[in-house]
Amino acid sequence: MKTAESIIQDAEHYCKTRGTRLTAKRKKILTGLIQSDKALSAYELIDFCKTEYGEPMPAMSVYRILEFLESEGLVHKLNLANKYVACTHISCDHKHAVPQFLICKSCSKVKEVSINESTISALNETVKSAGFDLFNPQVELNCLCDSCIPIDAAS
Amino acid sequence: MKTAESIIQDAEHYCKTRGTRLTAKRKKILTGLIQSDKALSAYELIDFCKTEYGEPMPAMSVYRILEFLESEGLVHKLNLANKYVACTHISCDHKHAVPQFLICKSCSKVKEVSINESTISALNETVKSAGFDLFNPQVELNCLCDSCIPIDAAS
DNA sequence: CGTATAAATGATACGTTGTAACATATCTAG
DNA sequence: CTAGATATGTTACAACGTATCATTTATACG
Repeated sequence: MKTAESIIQDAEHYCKTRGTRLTAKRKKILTGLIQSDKALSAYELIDFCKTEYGEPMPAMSVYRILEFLESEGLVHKLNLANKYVACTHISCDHKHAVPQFLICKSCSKVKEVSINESTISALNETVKSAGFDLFNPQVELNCLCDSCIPIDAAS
Repeated sequence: MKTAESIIQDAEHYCKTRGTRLTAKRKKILTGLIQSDKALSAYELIDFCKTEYGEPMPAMSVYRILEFLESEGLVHKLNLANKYVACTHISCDHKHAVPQFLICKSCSKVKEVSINESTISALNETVKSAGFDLFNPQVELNCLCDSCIPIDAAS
């Protein structure tokens, strides 16, 4: 388990190779997401900056920074929840496939998994035969995490 | 192709069997969704009621009505787009499986498809082995529809 | 080094989306 | 016809997101 700090360093290096800059503000937002065990909304990140750094962060900035981080592949936007998570592969050479997310409907905990290739291509087939084009193969599933599953839900 | 009117009648009958009521307002919202060839947001439905019926429809009512229609299985909420569509199976005995949606990112056109059973169970396996529980197996995919696919996107 | 240019952030104001809380109307059962 | 449940209206506001323009900070280049 790498520390948030070292992940940030990796991210910074990664940005350098791409000719972009991981500024101080951007680091703060990314740190918030890395440290969190669940997906955070833009306004939750504003709160985080306020309490963690005592620094008021305008909403506009947060949205801009999230857009940047997303374009770098450092964070993922979860459309189901309208929240953001840090990519879990920042420090591993960054050659991973399309991410798939299991999102806990109750507590926003998120698991980034790899759905196997054949499932993806099956989805893709369905889409193609409907005359559509898969724009973003990211799959997000509405789940309950282990600690939010009701006890009486014995399967 | 059934008329919107006859679908509404089927829906009304369906509600009666469930001991619920498809009121005039609810019919108007449902009609808007049935007539639309794309998903509509709550506020687009407000506009629809205004222009189609000259009737101002409070946001509160629209949200309540959408919630009702969803609980009856007459409309589906698309979380990806934050919009709503009428169920395409209102008139067919209503015994269909979990819906899967292909949503055009560009124009909100929606295709309700059946993803085959084995794909669903494969997703379910992935979820289970991650210690999560699939709360809502509805899959929504970010697509481009046939008419929004750029011409130069020859595959 | 200083300056032009681009990149990033700040600040204000506003538009959109969604809901809480309470009032009123309408339906249905007895 | 009346009580209780169901459905809708009204107001006010909270949460979310962005357009616009001003300001600051970094980078390149003479």
